[in-house]
Amino acid sequence: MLKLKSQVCFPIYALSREITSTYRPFLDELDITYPQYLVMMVLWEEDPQTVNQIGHKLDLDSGTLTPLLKRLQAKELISRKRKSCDERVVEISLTPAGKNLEKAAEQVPLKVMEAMNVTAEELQELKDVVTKILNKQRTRV
Amino acid sequence: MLKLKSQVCFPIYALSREITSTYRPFLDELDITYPQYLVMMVLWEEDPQTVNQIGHKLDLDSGTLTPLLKRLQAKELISRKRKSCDERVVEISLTPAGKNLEKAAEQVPLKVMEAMNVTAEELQELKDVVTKILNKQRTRV
DNA sequence: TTAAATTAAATTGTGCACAAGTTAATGTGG
DNA sequence: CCACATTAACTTGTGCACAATTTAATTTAA
Repeated sequence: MLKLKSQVCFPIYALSREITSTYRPFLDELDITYPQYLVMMVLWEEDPQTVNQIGHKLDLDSGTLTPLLKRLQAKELISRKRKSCDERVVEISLTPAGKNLEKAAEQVPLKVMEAMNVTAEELQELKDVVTKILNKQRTRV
Repeated sequence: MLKLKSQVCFPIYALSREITSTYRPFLDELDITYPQYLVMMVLWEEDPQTVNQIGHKLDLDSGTLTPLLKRLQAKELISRKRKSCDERVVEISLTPAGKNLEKAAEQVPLKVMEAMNVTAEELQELKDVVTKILNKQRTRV
């Protein structure tokens, strides 16, 4: 049981890092990191959103998001503004540059899939198994 | 393509963090982190090993390992010593406390599997798909 | 109405990851 | 033999993750 080869969790951990490093060269061209890319993707789907909403979708807390969002703000891809109706809430909006970045990012998923050298079928199979297990976690909590 | 739901990589990233947080309470009892646990597992299989050997098995470089190993040394679970035949190489050995920790860690995999609420079959399925894709990466590089 | 509880975000501190560069020891070709 | 390349580990700097605490705003309940 305590052998690395018999572990399931280590391959997941290794694959997760492998994926991030496959994304890196393509995201370097956009001057963002993988977690920043995830946040931008969430905002490209719906804009604006609160820190809480983004955190809920990505399973990240404000301890991770606050500094990350400040870095995206420093790159002028997003703006941060407290809501007047509830001063506790910070609303994140895309800047024009942030909206424009979506076009440049359009080719990233395809490039990554090519670089990972996997077929769409393998990816789908992987996703199905992973989400099945992830959903079990969510329903349990 | 740029929607979070259509992404394969995000579920992997999310599952990897989910796994680490499932391990956390059990590893807290041993006073080690998940990456530290991986290093200990590698050493329980073969002792001693060089920093390079450990790094090769876990896909981690010395920039990550050196400080991690120093923390394990501070906990007195391992010792670090330069080889006399080649002073560039640092050899990592388990201390008696490091060897003893294996017994305490024996139940961790089972406890984690229970806590994750998954069957052995699901885990095997997950592992098969993940390692298939991971191996493609390795052979490509 | 106001004291207590709750909530949202920020802050602080620790520990990975990893790129890039450094240091020191060992190998190698001329 | 010795300059040069290579190698192993270390160091430095940036950016996550995440636990724990703090701050400030809002909600609630007595």
